[in-house]
Amino acid sequence: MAASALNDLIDVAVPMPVYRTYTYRVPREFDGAVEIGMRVLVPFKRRQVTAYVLGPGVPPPGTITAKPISDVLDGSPLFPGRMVPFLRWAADYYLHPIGEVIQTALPGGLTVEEQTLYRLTDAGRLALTVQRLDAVTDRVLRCMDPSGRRFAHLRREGGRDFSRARLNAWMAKGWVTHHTVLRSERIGPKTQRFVALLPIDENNVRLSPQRRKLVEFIRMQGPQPVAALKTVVPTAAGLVRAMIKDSQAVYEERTVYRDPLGAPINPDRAPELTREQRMAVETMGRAIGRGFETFLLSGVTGSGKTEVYLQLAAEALSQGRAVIVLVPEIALISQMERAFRARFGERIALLHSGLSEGERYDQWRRISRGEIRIAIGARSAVFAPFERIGLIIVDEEHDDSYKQEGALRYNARDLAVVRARMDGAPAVLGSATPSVQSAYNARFGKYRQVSLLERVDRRSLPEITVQDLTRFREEQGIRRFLTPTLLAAVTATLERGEQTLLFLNRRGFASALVCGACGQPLRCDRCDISLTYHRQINAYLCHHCGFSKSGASRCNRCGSSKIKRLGVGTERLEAEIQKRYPQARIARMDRDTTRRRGQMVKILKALRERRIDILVGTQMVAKGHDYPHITLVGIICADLSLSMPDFRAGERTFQILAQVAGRAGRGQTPGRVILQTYNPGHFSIEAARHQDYDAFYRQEIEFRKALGYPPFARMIQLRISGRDKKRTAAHARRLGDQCRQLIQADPACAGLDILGPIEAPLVRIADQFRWQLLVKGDGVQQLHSLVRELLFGQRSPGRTSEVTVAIDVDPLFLM
DNA sequence: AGCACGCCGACT
DNA sequence: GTCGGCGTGCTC
Repeated sequence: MAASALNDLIDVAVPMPVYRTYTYRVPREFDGAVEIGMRVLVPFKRRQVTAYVLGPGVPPPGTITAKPISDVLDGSPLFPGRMVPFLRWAADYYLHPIGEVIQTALPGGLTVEEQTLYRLTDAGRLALTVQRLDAVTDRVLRCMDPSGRRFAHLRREGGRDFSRARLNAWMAKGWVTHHTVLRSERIGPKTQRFVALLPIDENNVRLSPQRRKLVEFIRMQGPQPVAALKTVVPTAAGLVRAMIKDSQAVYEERTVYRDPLGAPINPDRAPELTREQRMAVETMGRAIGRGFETFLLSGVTGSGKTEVYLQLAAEALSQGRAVIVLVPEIALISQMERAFRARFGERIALLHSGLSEGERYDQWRRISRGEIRIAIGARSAVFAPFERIGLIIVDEEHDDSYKQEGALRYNARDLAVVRARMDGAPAVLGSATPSVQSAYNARFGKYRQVSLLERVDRRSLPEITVQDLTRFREEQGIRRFLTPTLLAAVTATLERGEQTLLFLNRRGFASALVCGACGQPLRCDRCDISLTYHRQINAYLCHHCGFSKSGASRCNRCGSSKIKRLGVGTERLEAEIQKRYPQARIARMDRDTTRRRGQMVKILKALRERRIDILVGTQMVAKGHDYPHITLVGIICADLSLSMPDFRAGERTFQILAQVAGRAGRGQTPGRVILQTYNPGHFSIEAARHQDYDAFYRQEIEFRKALGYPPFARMIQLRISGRDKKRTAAHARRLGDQCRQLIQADPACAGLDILGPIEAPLVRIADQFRWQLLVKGDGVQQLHSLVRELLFGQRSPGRTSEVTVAIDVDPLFLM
């Protein structure tokens, strides 16, 4: 029996919108088989569902008796018991059901659930052909599949007029039957057939030279998959079959790990550090193994942060502890992965959404079984199931993509700090342009600041020229954005055989679409925002809900087919630049050109190999990639993110401009940046122009203080959305009233500020009307009290079928 | 979520 | 009178 096995009563969480945990009994037959971190199958309100074991249970109160679990779904824990407090903390902090937090943390596809499936009977099929049925009945019956359909699926098909009662009526008539199935997990360990040898009596059997070669190879290396044998003897497949027939070999099923790592990388050794790097490694390295501390590592682009990470990781590993490295996005993960593999070999797990479900499961398993001690990944890697963490690194900590915007809205950077605290390990947050929040924490001693001010190769930062776009307002079309200064610089760069990066934070061809006859802008049918014309697919697209209509569409109001396509996106910029420089090799990097797996890496590779002269791209190009040969960066319009109705617009603008400007001149030649803007005097743009983080921070922090925004206040946003305009508004107002009453009545909520409810800046997205309510306060305690009371209190407005309320703790986007 | 219970309006 | 709409409550 395993030492940590649980018997008798256990405490479990179910992946459902329930906020508490439940107690179950482990029957005799499972004695010794249940441990914390495993999944079990349990009866839960007359269904069988997956549950996660969190620890020993206590007898339920009153007359309730603990039900026995039905099955144990894992042979070893998916996460260590030491992680349970962390998972509970995340659930409490983000006001999210604990079971769903765990489901979000685990690799997908592991949920076993019993479900009821409905399918058509012969009588139903007959009714469908001979009877005249109403539209809803007809539609829903027709969508039923012989294998069965879930109720939710039928509802989606039937719309609002469909109901469970109607389904019951059909079942009474004998048109539809139902059956329950246990839908099992989609993924699990992968097995592969290995060829193993049987004892061969060498005296009696003469092996052919080819067979002998295989036998010797397997004797040396152990059992092998057929594919591996083919590298020794090309005809191995046939030989193996014959050897099996002759009882010389057998197949063996073995569990193997799917390998997301590509070809091996040449190992490197730690290089000589600069004085600054050495000091940084010493300061932070000393903290490893000595308890929790958070460091803000602010280092300009090219200052060698990655090397610092590598040496800190080596220190943690040498103490027998694990390392988590968070990186904001997949293309950057592969850069980080290369650096880590060159230093530490294959002892690395990768966790990100680019992996297949099976690969993710295997990576996860290698960590949970203690076979690996380094994990590199996107935000979900903060949940990597390590037992003893020695160091957590968050690279590009300012990046918004650490914020997950799904059902569970968590910030991986913030969770990384919490997890480090719980494991008594240091957290290192790295960035060239730290978030205002982190910089504030560093200034007030909550984080320790470590700076890298010099570039590794001592080159100076690029020279930045500002172009005032207001002077070109009268120009026609694209000439308003391609100023003579910029064009001259592009020409000169091309002539020198160097590379140019043109940054425009807007994809598509034309972003302002207006009817030439009546002046009506072209808007999405389902959202309240304007469409963008995409020339490549000749369609108008909505960037918020994915709605599209043909490029031949007419004006919604007057029916005219004369739609004027104004405004510039990256697609048009690319076309215009190509027109002007027909010889130049131009590529574009935005969501449209990198949607397919591997496309982005392909572009980056072509750039590195100098097969591209000019790269046009959205903010994607600003994110920390190495561009060794780019000497000119053109920022087409610096103001796009400035006009957002959001308190972080200035911060985001500064970050993206400073980051993209930092892309210039990383190689041997110094860089030049041309920054075009309608607001040359705006402090975010001024600060970015001088690459002066402190100047930016000083102004921004004053603004935050004056308006009471973070880091001077904590916020929780409630997002209210629904299909019905009036009901959504009414529900939002009711919530607002409720909040105000609570603040008056409940001392636990005193001192909070309620903003709104107001209509969201994007009033309607995908046919959902959107409202928002912002709760502000000094401490997170009162905020939590208020929202808990709102959710669980007896005066709560409760749930309605029409309107949904999403909770966003520490919102980053107020749109 | 998903399912049962229970309470009001419009139909045989 | 009841059928069936939906708000409400609960899941060890």
